Amino acid sequence: MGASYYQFCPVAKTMELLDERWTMLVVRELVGGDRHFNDLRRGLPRMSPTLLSKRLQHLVAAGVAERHKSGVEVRYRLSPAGRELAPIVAALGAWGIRWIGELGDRDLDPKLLLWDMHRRVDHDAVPAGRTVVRFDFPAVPPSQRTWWLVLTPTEADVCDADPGFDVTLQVTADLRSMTEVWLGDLDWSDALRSGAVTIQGPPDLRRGVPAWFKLITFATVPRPDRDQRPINSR
Amino acid sequence: MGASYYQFCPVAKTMELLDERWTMLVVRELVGGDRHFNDLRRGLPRMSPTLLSKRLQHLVAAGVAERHKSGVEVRYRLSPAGRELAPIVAALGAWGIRWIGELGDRDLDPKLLLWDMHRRVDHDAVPAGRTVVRFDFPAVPPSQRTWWLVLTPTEADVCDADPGFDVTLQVTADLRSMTEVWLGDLDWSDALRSGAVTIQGPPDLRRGVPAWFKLITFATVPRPDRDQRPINSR
DNA sequence: CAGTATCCCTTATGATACTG
DNA sequence: CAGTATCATAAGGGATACTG
Repeated sequence: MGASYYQFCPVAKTMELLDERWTMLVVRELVGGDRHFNDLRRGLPRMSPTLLSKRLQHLVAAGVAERHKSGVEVRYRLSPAGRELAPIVAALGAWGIRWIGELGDRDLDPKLLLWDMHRRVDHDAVPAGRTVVRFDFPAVPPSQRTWWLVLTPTEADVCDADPGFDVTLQVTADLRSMTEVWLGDLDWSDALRSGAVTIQGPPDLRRGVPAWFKLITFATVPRPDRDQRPINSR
Repeated sequence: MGASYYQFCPVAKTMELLDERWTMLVVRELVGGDRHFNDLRRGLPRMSPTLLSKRLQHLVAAGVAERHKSGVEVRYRLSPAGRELAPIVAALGAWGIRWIGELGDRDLDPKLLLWDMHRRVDHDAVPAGRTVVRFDFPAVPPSQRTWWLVLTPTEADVCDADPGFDVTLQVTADLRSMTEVWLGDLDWSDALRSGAVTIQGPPDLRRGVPAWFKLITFATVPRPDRDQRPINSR
C-alpha cells in the first residue's frame, strides 16, 4: 500500500491508492475489459510478475478491481469504482499525447506496438478469410525484428515466431515512424510516401492496410499550437 | 525523475512524470494559482522542504510549472501544459470523494482544515470590519487544538496563536464532524443540531457562519448509490 | 521568505528462476 | 495459465537542523 499522506483531501486519498509505480498502467490495461494475468503481462512487459501480482492484489483489496475465477481460469476486471477511473486514464493519455515531446529510443517497442495494434484491428475492414501481415523493423535487434499478425474477420493474433501461414503482406518500417503513425503524429500516407513504411503485396490489399487498424484512442486528440512547447519527459 | 516505463503509451509517459509520491499534490496546490514556497509548505505540512524543493525542480524542468522570481520573492505557477492538469486533479478528487470510505483518524488535521477553509472564505458573505472566529477541537492535542480565523471583506488569515483581537465567535467542534462538513458529507445544520459543532456568539452572526465558507470544491460531487460500496483506502 | 545540507534507513522494485 | 520465491541493489523519502 502506498504510504499515507495523512490528509483528508480527496485528491490525496486517491493518489495514495494510485500513485505507486505501475498502478495506473495496470488500471489502463483493465480499462480495456476483462484480462487474464498473462494478458496483463503482455501489455506490461517490463513489469515483473511478482510486482504485477502485488499490484493486482492491492487493487482488488482496495475494491478497484475484481478477481473472477472460473475453474482454473482467472480474470481481472474493474469494479464499478474502478470503471470510473476510465475517464481519468483517458485524460492522462490525452494530456500526454498533447504535451509529451519526442519519445526516447527506449520508449519504442515493437512488441508493445504490435500488441496494441492487434487490439485495435477493425475487423469489419479486414478481408474475409485469413490475412497474414508480416512486420519487419530492420533497425531493431533480430530477436524483436520480425512479427506476424494473423487477421480474420473475428480474430487477431500476434506472433513473434513464424506461424507457418503464407504471408499476404509484408510491412517494412522504421520503428519510430510506425509508432508515430500509431500515435497519430504521422499520417499513413506521409509515412508511405517517404518510404519510412513500405508495404509489399497485392496492390488492392496494400491500399487497404491503413484502414485495418484503428489508431490508438488518443490519436485524434488535438495538439497544442506550435508556439506552445512540449514538456520534457526526460 | 521517475523511472521510465519504456513505453510509448501516452498514459505511461504522463505517469512517469506524475506518479512520484507527492507530485500530484504539489500540482493540486499550484492549481489554486501562484504560490510561494512557504504557501506550498502549509498545504503540504508532512512533506519535507527538501523534497518539496526537489519536486518543484522536477516540475519546472519538465515544463509543467514555472518559477518566477521578482526580487527576493519567488512564485511558482503552472505552465500552459500544467494548467491542463487541472481537470485531472479535479477528476481525481471527484473520484476520491465518491469512492473513498471513512477517513482514518490520522487523515484528520486541523491545520490543513483551517488552511483549506481560509482559502475558501466567501468574502462577500462575511460581515464588514473584522470578524475573529476561534476554533476549538477539544479532543485534539493542545498544540493543535485552538485556531483563530481573522476575516475581513478582503482577507482571511489563519493563526495558531492568539492574534490578540477580540473573539467574535467561538466554534467548538469534533474534528471529524467538522471535516465531514467541509467535505460535504455532513450538513452544517445536522452538525449543529447534533452538537458535533457548536457556535457561540451573537445569534445573528452565529447563523451566518455556514455561509461564510464555501466548502471544498468536491463537496457537491454526487455520491454513489448506497448499494455501491466505498473502496478501502487503507 | 526560500530554500540546502545531512543522514539514516526502510522498502520498492528489477531480475531471474521456479511451481501447481 | 497464474502466479510464488528469492535476492541484492538502489534510491526514495522522512526527520531535523541550518543558511542567505
